[in-house]
Amino acid sequence: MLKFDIEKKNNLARVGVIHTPHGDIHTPAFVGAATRATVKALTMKEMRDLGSQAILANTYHLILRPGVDLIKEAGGLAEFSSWHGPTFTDSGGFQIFSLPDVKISEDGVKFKSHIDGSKFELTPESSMQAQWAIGADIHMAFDHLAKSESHEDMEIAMHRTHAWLDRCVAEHKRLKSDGPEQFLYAVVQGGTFLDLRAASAKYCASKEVDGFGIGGVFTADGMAEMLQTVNSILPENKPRHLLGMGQEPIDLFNGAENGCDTFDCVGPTRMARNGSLYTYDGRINIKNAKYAHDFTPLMEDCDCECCKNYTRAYLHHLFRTDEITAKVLASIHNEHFVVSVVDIIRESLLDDTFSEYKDAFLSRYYHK
RNA sequence: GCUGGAAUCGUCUAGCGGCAAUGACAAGAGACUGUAAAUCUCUCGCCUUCGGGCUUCGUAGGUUCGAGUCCUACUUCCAGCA
Repeated sequence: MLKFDIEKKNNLARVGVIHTPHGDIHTPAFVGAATRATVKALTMKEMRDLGSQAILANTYHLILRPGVDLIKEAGGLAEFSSWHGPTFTDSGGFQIFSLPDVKISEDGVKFKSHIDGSKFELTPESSMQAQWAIGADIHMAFDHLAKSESHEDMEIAMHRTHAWLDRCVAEHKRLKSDGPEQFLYAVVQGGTFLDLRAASAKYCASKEVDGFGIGGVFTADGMAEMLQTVNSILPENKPRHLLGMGQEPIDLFNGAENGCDTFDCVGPTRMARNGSLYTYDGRINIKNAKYAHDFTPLMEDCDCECCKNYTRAYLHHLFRTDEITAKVLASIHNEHFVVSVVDIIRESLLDDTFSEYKDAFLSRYYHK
């Protein structure tokens, strides 16, 4: 069983430590999205230096390239990527939702590689097998996102996710070996419907799993209420991961406040590559002409490598000239920004200043 | 000096009698939430009540219902010959 110590609680919010075979994660924590076993534009050293505690890779992408057996041969994801810290894998379930030309059945999903058109199949069992081969510390159950926002489709997706969860749990047990222990999170579905979310949380809570992913969340609207419903039902002593949310700082505050322990999101690094950079006053587009002569740091009081050494004018220049370093420095900053926001959330929960921190941060960031 | 060739939106470029005029780049802005994303979208002569109106293709004339496209002269540039 995955060891999770809760140090402090405040209603649904909690501060804790997830103990994985590759190290501890002090929660709440922002987990870097390393889809293809790399955080785009960043080295693992840069990730460590900016304060990241864990990374999350994607089973779908790693099946296509380089193949999960190769990662196993390399000694597992942490060794292969030289991350050497706690790792998560997403199941590939999200790709069912996001990719075209997938054939979904009760058994699983058939799809063609977007790289060379070759045929693949992913089932709850094969996803578990792939994740065991990849060797991340924490695996996500193979889930199914709804094809639309309707209650009917959400309910269908939820029931399929539950049926697949049972198969994931069985396969996960079967795959347990003498090697380093690996852990399974169930994934809660149900969209924006609180009745479905409650049903899904109850179902997932009843299973022998190590923690929970909360999936199918795409906007901040209604998220806090949904999380209150879900996290009031999920057992307190197991960690909860909010899947894919964290591009907007408000998501991190609402997530932590309502009982989520870890987050991952591609937004910060994608924004970075596209020149949209976080500041305390909201995101700015560094490519805009007004920054050409701005010789101040991107963000005052930021101790990331980018802000400590470079000016907005320089970053503007790097983006205008399409230099690789533009993406590197921007990614360092944006990733550091979200990691440190969650780190400070953690500290503020410990010293009971969360509400003040949240209000001050969000009012400045969103200019309210 | 002679003989060819060429001048189109910031730059390069398409255009061969019906055209506010092609494409690329540059420029201006926007989007992005479990990454087919170092990607995508919009604007890019002037004005607009978004119907349209006005002025444009080196300069000045001409032919034509109609000219960036054909003709003449001039200007500038390129190539070859002197």
